[in-house]
Amino acid sequence: MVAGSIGTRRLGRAELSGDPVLVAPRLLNKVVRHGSRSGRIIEVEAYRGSDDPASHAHRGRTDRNAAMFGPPGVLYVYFVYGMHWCANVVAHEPGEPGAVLIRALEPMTGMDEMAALRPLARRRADLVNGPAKLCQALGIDGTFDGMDLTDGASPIELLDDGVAPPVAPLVDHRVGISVGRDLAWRFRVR
DNA sequence: ATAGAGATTGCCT
DNA sequence: GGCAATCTCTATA
Repeated sequence: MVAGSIGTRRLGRAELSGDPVLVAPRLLNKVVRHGSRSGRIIEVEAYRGSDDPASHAHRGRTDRNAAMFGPPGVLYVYFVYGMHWCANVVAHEPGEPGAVLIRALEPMTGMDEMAALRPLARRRADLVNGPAKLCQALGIDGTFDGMDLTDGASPIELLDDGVAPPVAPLVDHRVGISVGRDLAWRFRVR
């Protein structure tokens, strides 16, 4: 919980356990915070396991995707295109891997620090309006892979500050993939 | 062993 | 709208 703010709490493991397609829309309007920098989640995508051809976990466990097979509520941070980090919240049912990719935030606090880490961003929204952009802005890299977001000692937090998820989020197909595009597993705040 | 694609971004025309 | 940057994994030999 953020010092001094009433009604703000970390999400618990139980509410992150379950089908990632169901957990994903519930993460909308939750808050990610690292140090003084924080933002509200406004776009996510669900990735499952053996039945999801676009998932990193589709062909089983590797060193890279191991976090997707671990307990719900930990971070799965992966390196992509040889340059960028992307962050997921691990969420799945017992026995099947899964995660929710955080695709975009709305900046809340620490914008000056974010801007320092993202010198190419021209507008405020550009700080955190992409999965690799928000990792850059929040300072999330491979050292965060496997961190437990439900543990009060971890430096990064996933918070409920009392703003409910949208009753009717925008739902459409996932982006940036070539297989599994028929699945409507992308969720956005309107 | 080697090649090709990938849950992206920013710069180029 | 096209394309390079360049790590990880998978498929093929």
